[in-house]
Amino acid sequence: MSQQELSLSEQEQIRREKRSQLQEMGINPYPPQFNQSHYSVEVLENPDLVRAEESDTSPLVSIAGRIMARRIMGKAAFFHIQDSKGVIQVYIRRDDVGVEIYNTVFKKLVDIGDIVGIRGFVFKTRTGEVTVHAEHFELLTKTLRPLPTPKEVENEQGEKITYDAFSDKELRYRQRYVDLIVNPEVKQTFIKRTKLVQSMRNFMNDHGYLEVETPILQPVYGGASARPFVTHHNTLDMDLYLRIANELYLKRLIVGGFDGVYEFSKDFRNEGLSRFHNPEFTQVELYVAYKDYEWMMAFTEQMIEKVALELHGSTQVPVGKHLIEFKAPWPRIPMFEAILEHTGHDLSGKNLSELQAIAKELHIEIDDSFGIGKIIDEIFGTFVEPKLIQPTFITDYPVEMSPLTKKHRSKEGLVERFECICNGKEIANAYTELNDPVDQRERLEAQASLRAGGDDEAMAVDEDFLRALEFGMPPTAGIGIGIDRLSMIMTNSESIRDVLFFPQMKPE
RNA sequence: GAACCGGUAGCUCAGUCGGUAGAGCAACUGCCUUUUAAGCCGUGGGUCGUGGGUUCGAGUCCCACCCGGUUCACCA
Repeated sequence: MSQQELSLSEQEQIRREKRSQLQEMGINPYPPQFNQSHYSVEVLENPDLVRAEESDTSPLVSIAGRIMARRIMGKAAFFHIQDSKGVIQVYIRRDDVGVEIYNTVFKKLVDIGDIVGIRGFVFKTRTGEVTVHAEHFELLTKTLRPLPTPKEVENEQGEKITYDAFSDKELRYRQRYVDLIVNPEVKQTFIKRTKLVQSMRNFMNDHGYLEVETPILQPVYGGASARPFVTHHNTLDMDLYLRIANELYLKRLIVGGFDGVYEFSKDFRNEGLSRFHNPEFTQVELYVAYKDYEWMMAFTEQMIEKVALELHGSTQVPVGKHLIEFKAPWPRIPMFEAILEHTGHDLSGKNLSELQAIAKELHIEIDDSFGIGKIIDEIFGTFVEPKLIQPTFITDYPVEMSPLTKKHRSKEGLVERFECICNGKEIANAYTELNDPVDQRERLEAQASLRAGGDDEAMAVDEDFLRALEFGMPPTAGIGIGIDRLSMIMTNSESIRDVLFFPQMKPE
């Protein structure tokens, strides 16, 4: 016996024996294919298929799916099978399918969780449930592990009550395949996520922007403040970084003459995990030539309004205790005004020591390494961000926080940047892009000296990126939108793990 | 990294004051030809997260560790 067989549960051993018995009977427990004529919902929604009397002639239907529940009553039985679209009941009788198929195969050797194919006619039971009366029954896949078996029932108020739900979050994340089988709302969440991406892609394509792909393995990482993952290329014998952002490559493409480019990209940041953070996450970055951040705000609110409409049929989306209204336009509030409103302190024009004093007064913990930008960010993150539930553009950030952003056209010390805050969290970050190569070099070199001073999240100097800017990048607006976080909002999910099929877990 | 909560049968969970390990569903036997958390009779199934300690005796008390969840810190 192998190690695995020794550790099998009783139920797993029994299922393996059933598999062998089927093979001994000459029945392949894993046949190669089955011809479906209908999905479950197509049968349920088509009254023309239903036979009022058995003598009627309506077309036979062939359906396939996984057995989710079974009620055997001697020589006849009901069971439910679940396919990719839903669940439907099947009625099977010994006298219709034969003694061997019914008594031996169906009753003894088939279990809940097995995948089967059915052919039969459609009728309504006494209680009115549309059901397929099987004339042919075929095992399509023998299952070797017992499926968790939640039961759902409607009470007198029509509310659904679930018994024995598969609810262990760790198991649900680790065995997402099981979660998807037994918790139907999980599938809906991921379908919504895909629709969200499709909706954004269509919106950008309709504007004529080009979807592109740029390197994930990068010799110099940049475009964000974050610690990277490091890997190694053997033949070149060089370390490479998994990208933390794709900004610098997309801007090279604007230099190259594309007017609008976007990429849905997995980015990787070697930082902590939380219900808002996974080491790999998805954002879409978009860069559009000859536009500025004002234009990008209008574009963003229109795009996300459309996403909400396509996902919910409404611009209003329920999230937790709130109803979030995505109808454009959204409020635009300069960062210092927002801080003034929520703390009573006007930070504009304040120097480092004045900011340290205000931080102390507000009980914000800071240390000597914090620069002007970081202190302001802390105050904003503590007192303003959590209060912004409805989508809001916060504009005009301090230059210290934004090494890739063009200086504000009229406000000293600020840059033309906005973040979109929704449900108390940043979901997008955008700039009028810095395209002055001299200014850009100075700012990256300032970052590099922070880095030399021990700030391992500060950016490196990317000489090739600077060379590209020296060839001239037109005025450009750019944005990054967090797909996972937007998905959380649009699916009313509390954790990023609920919108990732396979969230990062510790090893089993 | 810290705090709190949790880990008992395949699933969901009980387990009192420390005294032979429990239920429902699932599985197995049998009955049952329109059931629907189907029903009825019976049966099997446990490294009580892991390791140590206290005790005549530990699922229960103590210590350490592992795993998870939540909150906090860092971050998007």
